[in-house]
Amino acid sequence: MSDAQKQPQNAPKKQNDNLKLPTREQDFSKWYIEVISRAKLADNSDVRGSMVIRPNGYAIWENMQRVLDGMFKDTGHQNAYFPLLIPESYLAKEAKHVADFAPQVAVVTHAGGKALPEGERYVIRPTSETIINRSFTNWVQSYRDLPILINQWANVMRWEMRPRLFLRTTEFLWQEGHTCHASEAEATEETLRMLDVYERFAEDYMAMPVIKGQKTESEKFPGAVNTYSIEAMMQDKKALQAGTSHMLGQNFAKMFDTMYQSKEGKKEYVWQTSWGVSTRLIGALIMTHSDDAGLVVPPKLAPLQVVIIIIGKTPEERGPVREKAHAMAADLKKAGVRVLVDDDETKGPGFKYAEYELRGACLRVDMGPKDLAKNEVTLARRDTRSKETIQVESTVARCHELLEQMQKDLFEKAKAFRAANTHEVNTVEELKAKADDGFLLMHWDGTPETEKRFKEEFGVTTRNRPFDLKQEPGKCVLTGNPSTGRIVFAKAY
RNA sequence: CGGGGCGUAGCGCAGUCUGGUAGCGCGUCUGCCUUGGGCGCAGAAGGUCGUCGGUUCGAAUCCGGCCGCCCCGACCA
Repeated sequence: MSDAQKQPQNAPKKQNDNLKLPTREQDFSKWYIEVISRAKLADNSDVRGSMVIRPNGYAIWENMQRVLDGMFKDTGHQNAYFPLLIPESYLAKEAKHVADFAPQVAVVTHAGGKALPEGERYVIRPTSETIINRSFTNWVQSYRDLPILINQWANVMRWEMRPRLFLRTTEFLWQEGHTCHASEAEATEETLRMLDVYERFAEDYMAMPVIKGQKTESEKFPGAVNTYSIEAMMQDKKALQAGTSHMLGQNFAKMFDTMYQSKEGKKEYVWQTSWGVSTRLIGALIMTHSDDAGLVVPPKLAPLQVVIIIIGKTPEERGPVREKAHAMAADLKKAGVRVLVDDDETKGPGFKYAEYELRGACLRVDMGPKDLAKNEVTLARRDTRSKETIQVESTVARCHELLEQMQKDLFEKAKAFRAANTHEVNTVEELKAKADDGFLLMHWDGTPETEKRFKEEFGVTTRNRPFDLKQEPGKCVLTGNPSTGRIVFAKAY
């Protein structure tokens, strides 16, 4: 008799496949979409490429914002806000650079009930270098006005052909830092300082290991002298650019005459930087840690760190449990833990277990009459899905410990995954075999032509040239021409 | 924008080939029951079959246009 036939009569309640997520193995991108939908993070809207960020998703963004904003303030930056609409002529000013943006830009052609004349139209910001420089030009007179260190939290719009929730939407939320400095050295220092901030945020808060490095000529921001990025590996082994920091040189200063008078009384163009991360990070977070049961979020950014589930057969049984649960929640809250008591009477505990796993609550406390009789509760961990029984009094301390441990473990796990899927590749055969297999460290002759061949023939693109990879000369995998050092290639989002 | 797939109840799908009263599972609502891994029973509500047009006595079904979603490319944070 086969296993399928000998279902015992008291078989545990049948699993309903309707309720399960597709697995990452089966279909990674369907899994991703489903996690977002089932965890109630975001919806597609009727405007193609635009999303509705739901409270559960927005709460993650708020946590990210809070942490990043603190880091920006700690490095001397101030927030400001610049307009959504940018005179089209501003973009024309930098046609040479921002021509690259043109296909992605939405233009306002009508306003006030009539068509706007050519030359008086607006674009919806795809990024704000131009309009911010317009202000900087007014703000900067003297070297005494420098540096200017500004950040803005805003929405931007880039028309996308293939939108994907959080990763690539036509409208998205981000922060863009914009700074002016008196020297090239200072601007470079700032560019790298903010890249470090992003690295620290990604690793210490998102528990997502990243590679810091420099973008190639063809991958850099239009208008920048140099672009640096942090690159992360998702669970499908594809690379995701998680943040960028640009050294803009004097390119925008020259377009907008952003000048200062030096100590020597000479007029000089300012040196500038810009840097940003976006709601894309939410997508990165999902694809780095989540599993087939749903969302997994590192405790430092999790909207819900502990959920308390009340169990009991009758209202008489549940009453005292509920009371205890709320007291415990108050203690946890006092200790700085984001906690929720689920005392919804209309849903059973099994349902709630599955629900909070889907939603990514880091820890779950199960509390029933049997536990309380023994002065215990059950504590379940989301990432490892392990359970333990603890004394009621030790709950706060144990939750703190586990949250801290989970934060560390998630990072280590992601790091190990990346290490297992990073390869030095030296031949075309290896490249063929490993093209889908994560980060490939390869020699490349440095020409855009060869870079293009890597992309067209193998689907891999340059991610960045890592700072912490020793650069030793070698031979380009494709052409055999000399290379100055290895660079990260991968299939990328 | 090119290639492929799909659009039927809130969600997942069958029905389309071969035209003839709109179906299933989950969810929702009501009542009872239940609560330590998505409980059970009974009843109910809910759909202009993406949209516009054509063929036909009759279209979810056949034909055409358009829109949207997913996958693969080109583009991108």
